[in-house]
Amino acid sequence: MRYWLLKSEPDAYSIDDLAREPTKSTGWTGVRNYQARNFMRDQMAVGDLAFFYHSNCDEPGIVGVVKVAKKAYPDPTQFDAKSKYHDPASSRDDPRWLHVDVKFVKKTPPVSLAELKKHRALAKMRILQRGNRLSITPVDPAEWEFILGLMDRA
DNA sequence: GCCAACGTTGGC
DNA sequence: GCCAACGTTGGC
Repeated sequence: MRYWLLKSEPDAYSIDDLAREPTKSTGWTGVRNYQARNFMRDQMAVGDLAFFYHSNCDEPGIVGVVKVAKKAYPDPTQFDAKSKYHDPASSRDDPRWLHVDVKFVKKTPPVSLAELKKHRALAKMRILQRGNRLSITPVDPAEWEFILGLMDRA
């Protein structure tokens, strides 16, 4: 099993939105980046765990943990003409965009981006690299454990 | 709101 | 296949 970090803008979809339906499997819709799609398609397995990260907000950082609940399948929003994720170039025969389902695990003490930057053990995280915009990134097991440790201390 | 970094598009 | 132009992301 692998570990991941999933970004979401809390204005669009926050950890609280997910926590509101703790038993439900929620489609991680709207990913329109090939690298991120490929992570979901090729590497994400049911049971994988991911940090839920709030981006583009007052206090960017990790705010929870989620679990992959269903392996990659076509993202329905690409076929929905009313969706802002609509992709007219994609067809049902050959869907361009796939996504996994996730399930709420827990909210965690927030670990801010500023906090993550303080630790040498995390220096290689994709999220901390300059100019990084990928909304889905792998997290090393050692990094995962380290961040859980930060939460325990909080 | 600014702007650097990045991905995508499309003309050639 | 190159690369300039454009749109988006996301921290600040």
